[in-house]
Amino acid sequence: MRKLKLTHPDFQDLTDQKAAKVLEILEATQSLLIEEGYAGLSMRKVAARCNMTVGNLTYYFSAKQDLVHILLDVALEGYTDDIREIMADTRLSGEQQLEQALVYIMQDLMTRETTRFFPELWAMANHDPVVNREVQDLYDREQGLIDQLISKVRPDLDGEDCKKLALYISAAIEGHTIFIGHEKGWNSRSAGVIDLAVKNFLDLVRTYERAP
Amino acid sequence: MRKLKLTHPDFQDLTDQKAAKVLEILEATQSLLIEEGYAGLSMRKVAARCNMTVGNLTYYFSAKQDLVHILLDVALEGYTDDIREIMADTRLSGEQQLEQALVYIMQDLMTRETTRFFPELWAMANHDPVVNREVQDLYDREQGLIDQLISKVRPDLDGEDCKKLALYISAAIEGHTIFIGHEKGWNSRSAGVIDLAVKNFLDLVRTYERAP
Amino acid sequence: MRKLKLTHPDFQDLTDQKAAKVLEILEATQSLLIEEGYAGLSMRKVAARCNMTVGNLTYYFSAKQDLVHILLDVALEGYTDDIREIMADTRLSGEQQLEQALVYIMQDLMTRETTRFFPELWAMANHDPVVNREVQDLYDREQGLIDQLISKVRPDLDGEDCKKLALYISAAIEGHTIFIGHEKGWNSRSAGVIDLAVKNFLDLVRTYERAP
Amino acid sequence: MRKLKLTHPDFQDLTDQKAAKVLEILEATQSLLIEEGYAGLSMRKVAARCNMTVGNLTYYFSAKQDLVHILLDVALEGYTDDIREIMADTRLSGEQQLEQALVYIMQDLMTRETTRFFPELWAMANHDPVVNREVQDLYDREQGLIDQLISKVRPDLDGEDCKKLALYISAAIEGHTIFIGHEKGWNSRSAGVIDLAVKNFLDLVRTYERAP
DNA sequence: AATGAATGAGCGTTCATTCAT
DNA sequence: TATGAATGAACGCTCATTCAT
Repeated sequence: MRKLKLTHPDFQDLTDQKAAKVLEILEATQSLLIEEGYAGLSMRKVAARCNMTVGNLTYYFSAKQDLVHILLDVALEGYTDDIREIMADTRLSGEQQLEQALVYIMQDLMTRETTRFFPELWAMANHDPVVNREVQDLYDREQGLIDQLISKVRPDLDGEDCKKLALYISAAIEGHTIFIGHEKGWNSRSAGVIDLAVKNFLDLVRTYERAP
Repeated sequence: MRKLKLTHPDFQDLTDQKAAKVLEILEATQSLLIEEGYAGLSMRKVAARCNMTVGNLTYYFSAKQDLVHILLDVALEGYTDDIREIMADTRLSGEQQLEQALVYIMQDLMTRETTRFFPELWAMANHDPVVNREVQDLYDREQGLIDQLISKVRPDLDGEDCKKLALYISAAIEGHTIFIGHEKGWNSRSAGVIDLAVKNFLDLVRTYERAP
Repeated sequence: MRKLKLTHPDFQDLTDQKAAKVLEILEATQSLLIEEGYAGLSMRKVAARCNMTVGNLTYYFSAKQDLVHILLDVALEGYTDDIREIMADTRLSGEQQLEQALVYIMQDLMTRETTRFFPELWAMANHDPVVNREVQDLYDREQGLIDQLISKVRPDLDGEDCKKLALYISAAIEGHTIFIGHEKGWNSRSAGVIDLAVKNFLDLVRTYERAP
Repeated sequence: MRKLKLTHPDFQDLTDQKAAKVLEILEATQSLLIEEGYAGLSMRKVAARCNMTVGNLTYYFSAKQDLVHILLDVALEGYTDDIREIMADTRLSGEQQLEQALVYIMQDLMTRETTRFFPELWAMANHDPVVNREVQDLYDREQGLIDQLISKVRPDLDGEDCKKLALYISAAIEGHTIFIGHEKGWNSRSAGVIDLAVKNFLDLVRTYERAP
């Protein structure tokens, strides 16, 4: 997972000092979410972790929901930037770009933060429409990029096929979070599975027969 | 998802009346978990949904954790039974069994209950070792069955390869929960993705080249 | 402390079986009182310790207060019997009887049971008139016996003086519970203090000058 | 018993308003402890007695145990100050100081607060190590002072003998709490007993023969 | 910006007691 | 005698939120 950054326009007018505070709060929130889950997250704990009073925390984020929603905004915002960088690397062929992007995503999901943060989001998305929107947006972006890469590799495929492939690949990757993620107990086989998965995705893209 | 059944030996000595009550409580717990998530689950809400007092609920389940753990025990217990039935159907070839099993799992994950229940479990597993154990056990069983089916289709592969394939396929399937699951917004493409996925899995199993 | 015995007339009509149950319950109650204090005593814990259901416990003792009051009745009933035995020993002089009685009481108060049980009673006596009555009765009996022994040693003293001496000696002894009692940390000096105290009591009785 | 005072350094930084609130809470706690015993003490009752909500009470004392421990801290802190004052009175001889100190302690124990508060502490000390520590500390201080006074009267005695005498006297005094304390029913004889006791203590100190 | 104080609801849990069977 | 089931109150505690300063 990337470190949090306040690149969103909403935060541009903030003084540096305030921005730093906001960032500290969001980071505390995220780590609490990772460590204790949404059920264990509270304004008090966030405040304590920032050496603030609860009263002051509500000055920055007037409600718990705001805090969570804005955290997701910020955390998921730049999430696809690394993939974009790979796609911008002109030294790589389309296929190489696709491969590197897939490997990148799979490896990221093995970090402790991602392994624990994302399942939390998936669960929250089921009970909070705003979270659901944020998460769907993220995956829309991710699949959009994979879609582009597939188009590059297989210019003969139509849009719908590319989207379907991108969705499948994206889903298949994310599913590994709960199996080969950090401290998930399947670790010994993890490396082999990543190879297997990526190879399978590339084969699939290469050999996919478009509907006649 | 299957309906809850008290087949576990722990519950065999219960009178019918008590078993019915226990089942009612577990069902209420599960639906609350599905509707409001773990953070929104409370003994009081469970009791209310069962038209009980809180005091009486604790007579049946003395602690919230017990209630949750036993629910998972019961809910996940018979979860692979349907796959076993498919595997026991001698009219089907190994490949047909594998195909039907994979289709079955993918279709189950599109039901509202599964779509919402499992991400909740994944999140809980990150913060509760007992839940983690239960979830891992479930997937161990599922992958064990897929492993067996792969072995039937590809008797030439060694155990490690089969396990790796089973893990990949299982992960790839589960990942779809958050994309093509109930009310996930990707529904129009869902049917096509299931076809794509299952076809890909079967191709992969058929063509997988064992390490030389 | 003596073991509990159901010598009280109230319990004479009980069948042996019932008497045994009652005794078991009272013993469980006493040990819980000793281990956890009145605040930690509950019908449930008593029942659990007797492998009974709560319902059945209330068949024997319909209310918690009854249980406690009857326990005290039984526990304190025979409490002065050992002193009576010393007083009945005709081989001993009056002074020897007094000395042995005092030593006996002081040593008893160093047992774990007494050290913990009696302060609990003193506290309860402050909030429960029935307990207060029982405790006062016990000490009336104890002081009555000490009174008698003093009279034997000092037949020249009048009743009021003997009572006063008995009260002082009884109080002085009991006070040691919280200092030289079991696990009280003053243990190294305890033996010496008992000697000092008993010697002081005997001197006091011997040399006490009656009011002119 | 002395009135509660927040002389402890922990409370020096409090605003007057907050200190008053804290004091009010501690006083309510103490009187509840005196009236209803530890088993009858609850955060709710304390809050009610202070016209506060429970939530606000926990703002001042985050846990019941804290409340109780701090109460003891505060209540027992200045407990030996009056004895120190007597000891500082240079117009009195050592023997007079000793006598006045002993009389002071015995008379204090006849006040309602002391009669009821201390047995409660003795009982609590048996089930709570922190309370045990606080109570032992108090008596260590008390006995230390008596020890000093005895040394003054009997400079020929060695330290161990003085300590033993102090322990005996302290224990003998405290024991009277449950007999001549407030509303204890032995009241008619109480005055006489105090005289008897104090006279006995002084005689004992004067005539104690040091080990040869 | 920040604190301190307060509210009121809700939580999981324990409990004495009751009562039909 | 004994069990199992239920009630309703109370408990210690945590919390999101509010607001005057």
